[in-house]
Amino acid sequence: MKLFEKTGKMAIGSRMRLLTARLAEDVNNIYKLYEIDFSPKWFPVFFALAEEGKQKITEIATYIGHSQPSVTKIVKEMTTAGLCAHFKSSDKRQNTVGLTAKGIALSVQILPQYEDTHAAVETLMAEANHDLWEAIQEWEMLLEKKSLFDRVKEEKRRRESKQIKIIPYQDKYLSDFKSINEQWISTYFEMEEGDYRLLNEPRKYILDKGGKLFVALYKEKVVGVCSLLKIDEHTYEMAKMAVLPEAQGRHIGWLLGKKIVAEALELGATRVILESNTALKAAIKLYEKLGFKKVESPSNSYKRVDIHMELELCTYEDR
Amino acid sequence: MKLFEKTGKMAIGSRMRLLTARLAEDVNNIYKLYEIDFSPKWFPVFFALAEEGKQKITEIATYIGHSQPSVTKIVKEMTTAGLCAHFKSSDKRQNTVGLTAKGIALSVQILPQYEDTHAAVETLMAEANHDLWEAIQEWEMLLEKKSLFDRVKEEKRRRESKQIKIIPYQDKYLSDFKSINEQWISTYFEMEEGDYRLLNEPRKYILDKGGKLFVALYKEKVVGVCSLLKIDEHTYEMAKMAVLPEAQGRHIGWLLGKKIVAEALELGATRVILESNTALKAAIKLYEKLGFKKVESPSNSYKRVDIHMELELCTYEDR
DNA sequence: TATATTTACATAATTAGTTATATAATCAAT
DNA sequence: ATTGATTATATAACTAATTATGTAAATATA
Repeated sequence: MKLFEKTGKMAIGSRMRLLTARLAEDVNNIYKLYEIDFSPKWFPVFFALAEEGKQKITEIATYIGHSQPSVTKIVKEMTTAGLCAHFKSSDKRQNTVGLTAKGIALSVQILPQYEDTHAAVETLMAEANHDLWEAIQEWEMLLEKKSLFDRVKEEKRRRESKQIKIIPYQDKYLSDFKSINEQWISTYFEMEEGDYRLLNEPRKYILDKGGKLFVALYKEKVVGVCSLLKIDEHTYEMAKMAVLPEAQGRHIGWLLGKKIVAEALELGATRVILESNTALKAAIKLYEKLGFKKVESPSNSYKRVDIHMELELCTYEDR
Repeated sequence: MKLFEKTGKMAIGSRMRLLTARLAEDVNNIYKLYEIDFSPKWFPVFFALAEEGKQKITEIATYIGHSQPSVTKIVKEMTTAGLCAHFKSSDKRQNTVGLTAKGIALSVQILPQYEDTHAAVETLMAEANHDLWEAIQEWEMLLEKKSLFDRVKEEKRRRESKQIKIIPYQDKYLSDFKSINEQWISTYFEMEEGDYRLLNEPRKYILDKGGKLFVALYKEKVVGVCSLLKIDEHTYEMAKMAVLPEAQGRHIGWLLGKKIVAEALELGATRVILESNTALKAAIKLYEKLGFKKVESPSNSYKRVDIHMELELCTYEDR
């Protein structure tokens, strides 16, 4: 079995499965060795009942970390074997289960087996340099904090965000620029006169007026756009920032924002302003992360605007 | 899930099973995240084919540590999915399997997923103090040397041999003394005149002539017997040692032998002799362990005897 | 007080493996 | 050349869990 030499740690799940299967088989044989009429899979339920006394099905399930149907099935089998019995409770939905006299007798009879198995595991662990028991416990904790899935998702985004390229606008991106913006605006608000003007003729209304326009590419595909409008010699406005919903979570907004701010600096701006809506919490958070601060202003270019923000470029530091 | 706090390490198998199931679920979601049309259980086979090229079903099974039917099933599914195909070999029994063009393309396409998963596992392990990967590897090795089952069996014997009691013969043990001896003698040889005499009337032919007789008890049950026959003032013979087949492996023979030798010393013996047959290898080994050495002798009490052994008691040391 | 929701459990279907067994091809030994 | 053993694979049946779904009782809500 050379598989794991080649896969490396990414296949730790498969490797654990194999070791688990091997242990399960050994445990099976151990039960046979002690000639006790007992199915290994009953162990967690049996132990829970012996240790904690009568319990409801779902309590047992939580205690042993199985699904509820699994416990139901095991209890059924153990009842047939005469090891446990149903106890009535006032709540007729509940199935309160406890050990019978035979079950209690078995819980004593089985003690030497527990003892021997424990001793065997202890001597095995004494031969090892790495503590498997502690390692498992640690993984349980770490996965509780953040699942392997979430960790992989993060790695994916990290890798993909490295492949995002921010490049200057070209006319071939006109339809992307328009549709990506139209999509988010009409999801939350309504398209207005000013929107149509900028989105239909960005060259005329943005670039020719001394502004800038950038697109974010991922694998040759436009996944985000952002523009910088010239207000006056020292004031620019960040506007029409939009990211494809399916591409979100890859820091594209952040990359676009950084580029826009850098460009403003290049153009000699001392401040960058923006207009937004407080309902767009993720966007506001991004702006704050970029260094923008809320300011009061009477003039709104669009009906949807209810917050103005500003970034002082003299105090701007690269983060 | 408090189970494992109470069970201790004896339930390490159950605990591993739970962690494995959890990882399996996460891995399932990871495959979905990458939107590749691929079943996680195909991974080991797919990886083996991508890494090592065309292989026979059983070769793959060995490589990945699965059963052959498991590989057969997976290959069938992967063939339906167009990822692998059957290649003809001269031996018509063999099913040589390799990746198709689509399979090879996928093996490239899937690389980022491998990379991200590997990175996620690495960062997780960096957060841990105990190395799960190394711990698993170590357990695989240690279990290869001696399985958990064998380890538990050893513990069981060790514990049980502590519960063996060697006590002097009483008349109520007559039938046990006879039957246990009769059983092994007639298994390997034939009962002879001398056997019947000693086994039917041990008090008359052993004890009254200055010999000794002991029985080994395990839980009130006779599991072994051994006698010491007086030959002359300074010479005794160890004879009629027998242990129940189902009780073997608990050092009962050793305990009986030690008792017999100690008793001979007490009686003032300078040597203990015995007669046996070289076919009984385990018995001969035990005698040697007790300190007996092979000697030549012309006189055989039984037809089955083909070896004589002797223990010089002046040189005997307690081991 | 009627109705909707939640809870506790049972049942059915599914999953990813296993062991046991069947079958055909090949090899070895008369 | 025949027979028996071995090998390579396929198929069937089983296992120990899961998820999905159904149902009755209890609780909350209008």
